[in-house]
Amino acid sequence: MTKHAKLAPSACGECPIRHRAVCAKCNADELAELETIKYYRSYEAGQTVLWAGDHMEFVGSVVSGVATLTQTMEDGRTQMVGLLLPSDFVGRPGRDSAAYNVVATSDIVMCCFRKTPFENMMANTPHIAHRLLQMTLDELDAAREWMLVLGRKTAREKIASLLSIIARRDATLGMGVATGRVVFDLPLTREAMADYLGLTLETVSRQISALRKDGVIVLEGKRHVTVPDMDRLMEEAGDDNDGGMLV
Amino acid sequence: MTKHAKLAPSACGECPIRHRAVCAKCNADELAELETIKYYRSYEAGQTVLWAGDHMEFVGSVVSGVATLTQTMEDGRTQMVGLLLPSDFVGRPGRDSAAYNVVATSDIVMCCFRKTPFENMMANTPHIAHRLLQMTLDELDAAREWMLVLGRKTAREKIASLLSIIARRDATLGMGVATGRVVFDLPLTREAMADYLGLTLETVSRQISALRKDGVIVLEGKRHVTVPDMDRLMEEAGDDNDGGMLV
DNA sequence: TCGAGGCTTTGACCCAGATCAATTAGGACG
DNA sequence: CGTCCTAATTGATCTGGGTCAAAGCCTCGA
Repeated sequence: MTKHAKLAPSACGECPIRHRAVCAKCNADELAELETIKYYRSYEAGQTVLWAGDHMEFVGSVVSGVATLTQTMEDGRTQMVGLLLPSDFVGRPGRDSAAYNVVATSDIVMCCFRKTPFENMMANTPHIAHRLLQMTLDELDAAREWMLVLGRKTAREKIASLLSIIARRDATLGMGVATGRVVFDLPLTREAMADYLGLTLETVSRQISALRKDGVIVLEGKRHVTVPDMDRLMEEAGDDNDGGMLV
Repeated sequence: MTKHAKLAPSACGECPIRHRAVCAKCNADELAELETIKYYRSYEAGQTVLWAGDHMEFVGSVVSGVATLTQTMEDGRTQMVGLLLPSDFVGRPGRDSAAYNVVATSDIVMCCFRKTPFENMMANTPHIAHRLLQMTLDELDAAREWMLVLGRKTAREKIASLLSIIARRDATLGMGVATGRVVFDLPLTREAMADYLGLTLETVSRQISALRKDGVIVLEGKRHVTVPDMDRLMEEAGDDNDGGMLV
């Protein structure tokens, strides 16, 4: 290990995802109870956090870094089915083996809760159950949005869609709305982008080059992206210009 | 209207989806409370139940028949993002406009709950919230399964996947496990199947013909399907032979 | 019995994206 | 400062599924 993973927050009070994760609605007492069943784990970029089928002894939240949820066929074809960003929840209460592979894409820190105590707590703590329902409904919406991308968009539109999703998310984190000029780093390799979009990595590369040539994006290095005009990007994504934001 | 929609059940006690819908875990008191805010509506095949963006004054369950959830781009490309079968839930508590089009594929009966009272009830009735969480998690799993189909499977595998999902569901309703010979009716037109699978209707038609020619399925008319060997079908779908069943 | 209109099937041809194959660009490390 | 190694780009070619077009098949209504 050449780099040190970011330090885990010492207590929930200082946690960067305090107000977005499963625990967002918990009061001080509930938080104190959560503290007794939680622990932090770090994974390096590239490490597999969970294999599909593995027994899970915890559920938890991504605190920092990026992880992916992927599904694989016997012949090796793989499809990403979720992109896990800080505050996203991993694991399904009530199920004891992982349904998908979870892989750290960057160095990540996870806040883990021992599974059984967490399940018990969920039964008695509506704040947790309710927040989890909200988050799951949001993920379901995201998954459905993604089904349109996978099923009906062209390669160029797919890339533009992915870029605009990442750009929008980054902007949301910074509490701004994504308009005009937006700058961000891609949290994924070309191959991971291909797995997300149901494309090959060559096609991803070609389409990114094409978008660059057409001035829709500006690249510095392979990961650092500038979007001069967010509206233009969304147009390329084939979304109506309200950004498809729900709620 | 030439056919009469199936009669709605008179009371929850006789409801065919009593033990599978959002209300599955409710006790007699809770059911009584639900009865005060519920009403039935029927729609004919082809009718649109909700337009994306419409204000929703209810949430509810499909009691009988089949409906679809679809998303459409400005140029008309459409992708189905959900197939609603009896006991499935429609609507998102906390959101007041529909995110997707809901269209009746056959004549359907819906059990509707007035939205605001239902939301209030959810806040006080863990049985409902918990069941809804379970159902949403199941739908999320189904959506992710579907992302693999859309992103990585060939046209032939897509058709086989859809057929095996329908066959499996039909078998589950009849409380059996889908093995060996299975017989069912397709609840979808070729076009709807295409929208589900991210294909054109011509490709759907061609692949169905091919599967028929190869003896994977037997057709009587356009809708009635016999699968002589379920394992063979699952092989064609590219699933490992455990059927990908989770939990 | 006949026709109209909606599905569905089938054929011919084409193209977006896959596949195969080099080549290049960046680090990390001796 | 070269040299490995991995990620990314780019080119050449192939093909699965789309597109366009024409029948075929049912059902319903007159």
